[in-house]
Amino acid sequence: MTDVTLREVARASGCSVATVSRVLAGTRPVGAETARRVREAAEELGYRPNQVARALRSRSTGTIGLVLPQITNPFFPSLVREVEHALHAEGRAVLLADCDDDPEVEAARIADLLDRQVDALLVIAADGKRSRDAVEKAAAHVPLVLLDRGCGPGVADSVATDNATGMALVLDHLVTTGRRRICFVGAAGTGSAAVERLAAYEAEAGALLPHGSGRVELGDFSLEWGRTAVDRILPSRPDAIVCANDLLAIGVLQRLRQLGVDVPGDVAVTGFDDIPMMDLADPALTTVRQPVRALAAEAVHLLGHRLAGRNDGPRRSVRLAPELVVRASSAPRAPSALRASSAPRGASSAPSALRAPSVSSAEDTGSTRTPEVEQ
Amino acid sequence: MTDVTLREVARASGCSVATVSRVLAGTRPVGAETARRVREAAEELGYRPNQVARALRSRSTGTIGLVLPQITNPFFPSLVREVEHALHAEGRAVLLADCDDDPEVEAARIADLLDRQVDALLVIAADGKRSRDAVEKAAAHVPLVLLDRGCGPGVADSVATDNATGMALVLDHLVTTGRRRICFVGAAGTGSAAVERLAAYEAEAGALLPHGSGRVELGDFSLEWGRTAVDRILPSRPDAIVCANDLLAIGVLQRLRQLGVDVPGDVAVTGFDDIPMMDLADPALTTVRQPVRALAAEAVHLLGHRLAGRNDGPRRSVRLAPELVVRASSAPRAPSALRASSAPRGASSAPSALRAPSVSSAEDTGSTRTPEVEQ
DNA sequence: TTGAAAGCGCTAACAT
DNA sequence: ATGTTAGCGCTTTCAA
Repeated sequence: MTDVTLREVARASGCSVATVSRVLAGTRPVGAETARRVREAAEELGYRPNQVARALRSRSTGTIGLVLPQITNPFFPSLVREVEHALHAEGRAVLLADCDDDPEVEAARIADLLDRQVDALLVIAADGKRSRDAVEKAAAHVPLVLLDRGCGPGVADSVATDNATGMALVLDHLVTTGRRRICFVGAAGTGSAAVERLAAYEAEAGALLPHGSGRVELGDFSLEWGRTAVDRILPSRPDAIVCANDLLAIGVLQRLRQLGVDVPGDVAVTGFDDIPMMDLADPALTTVRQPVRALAAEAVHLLGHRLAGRNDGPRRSVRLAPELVVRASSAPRAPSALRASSAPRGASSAPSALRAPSVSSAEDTGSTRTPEVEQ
Repeated sequence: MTDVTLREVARASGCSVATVSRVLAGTRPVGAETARRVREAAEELGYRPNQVARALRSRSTGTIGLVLPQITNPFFPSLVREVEHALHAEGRAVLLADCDDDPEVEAARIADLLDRQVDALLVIAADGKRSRDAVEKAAAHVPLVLLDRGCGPGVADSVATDNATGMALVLDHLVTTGRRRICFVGAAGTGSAAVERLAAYEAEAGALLPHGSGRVELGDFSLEWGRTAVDRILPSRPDAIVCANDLLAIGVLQRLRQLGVDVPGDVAVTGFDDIPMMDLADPALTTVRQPVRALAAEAVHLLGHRLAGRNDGPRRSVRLAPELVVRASSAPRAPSALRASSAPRGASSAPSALRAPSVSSAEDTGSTRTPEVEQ
């Protein structure tokens, strides 16, 4: 099983290694007959070009580094998938680096990828501030595109969801369906999603609501915080709780159910991201779906641009509009069921007798986005 | 930003490239003073070894190919994470290949990875039968370990969860808590998980149950099939439904709720895998947790073994025992609530008035396994 | 159109 | 302990 090299193909086909290289790489015109002989010999011997040697000589590995904070964040797998497919369609391979949400690890992984001579980097920044240094340095060496999360302006090309539009869609929807006391549960960090979604909420709510924006509770992007935030927010008697991501929304739904608060009867709840299975929450979660495939395609496109050109020119920042996915958790209240907005309290209270029949059923649960896996 | 090479470090430190290489790679003893000078010069110049050149010469890229069926399968991200971390701890990098559940794509991706001179392959086989050829061929070239899913015996080293033990745990638990009419919802494919879990169910149920194993419904590993299977299975009046994975179990829970069947009052439901958020299902899902970290560690260990040795010796097949995670979906029925096992039918029926208060609440939802993500 | 030759940056014999 | 010398397998001048 010793590997076949160009030399052997050259010998077998009776020409020089240079010619073989030209035929196989298609770099230059080659005589038809020679080409045929070469291809035949290569086929016969089962020749496979050694990409490492090729990379050393041509100074291009055909490899892209994909750096992300945590592959277990349920939003990322679909993004990774789309990126991987888009790159593979161009004959490139993906070196994966998971940073465990740690900017220092991130810096180390980026350095490692550069040592391995990746042609370019796709980075989902771990932190809005502390990722900046490493990203900036790396961008000086290879084309680099920030994906989904930025780390400060002007650092590198970036592609992300338009969080402002997403929040506007949510608030529009809630106001249109009669909600007026709309609160917000978000994260306090410096991540671009946390910051932008909060800002958008405040801007939109301030503009659309009679009493201005409602109560805001900031913690982190965890389910646990979603639960906690409910207890802090309920006394202000909201009729809608807008969450900065789906995990928070799930936490909120859990706690509301525990407390016997009816969703969407008493309170509407919305998320952000549309991670898998959100159509299966109870009630199914209204949320903002990030345009994952388009994000990946655009990022890869930008990389291609830089790789083809001289990696200069102005930084590009692309924002893609997301889509509102309306499900049961924000269904309008039945007009006949006007009730006190105060719900029974107590962790062990029985489910609200007022709960409307689930609106999700067939239509919502039949969503085609739920993964079907063969294992 | 032109890259610094060994030559320049050699010149700056006043010695030969060979010496510099030795100092930096630590291959051979070098004089203390020389070593210091070299390191200083390297540091000063910001030297970073070119891994591609190193790989070409030393015939080792320090890169492992990770081939998987679908990164969006919710079970895989955590596995990928553990593999990535374990490999990185050894200074190796991961080339990721997502196969879209297609064995032909899989074969192509494996070939591509071999061209890129990966030192070894970690393969989660896409298909129990059709993956075999490509895997076998690849295993002739580089060390290869099958992870989580096999593709026939004796093809390569393999590491997987002990499905038989997992199923035994489930059935033991159900029988111990008084269930007697235990049915099975699984997949008909040739995947090792589908086959082994079914076989284990039949063996265990046959041994433990008075009337032998119950009704078996085989489709695919999809939520949709879980829903469908419920309608087929209910007429046989089961008091427990064992599912071959969590997705099926979620589908089953959904449909049971739609039909007003009380879980766990009327029927217990169990899953397999413990994918993220199963503690958040309603009711929280009893399932079998795969030992993800140990699987990854073992696979990486096996690879290391082959990489260190001469890649011969007998094929190893390692099975790791999973753990039963008991949650609300299989809670014992309250002895006082003996009721007819026939549930009201009809898609739009209201939630069962008999439903017990959720047992999940604080303890179950407080699980530390739910990802906390910063985005 | 083809061939000969010179490396890409590094490691590993073989010298010393 | 260090230097010298050959390459790893390929692409790419430069000649012919």
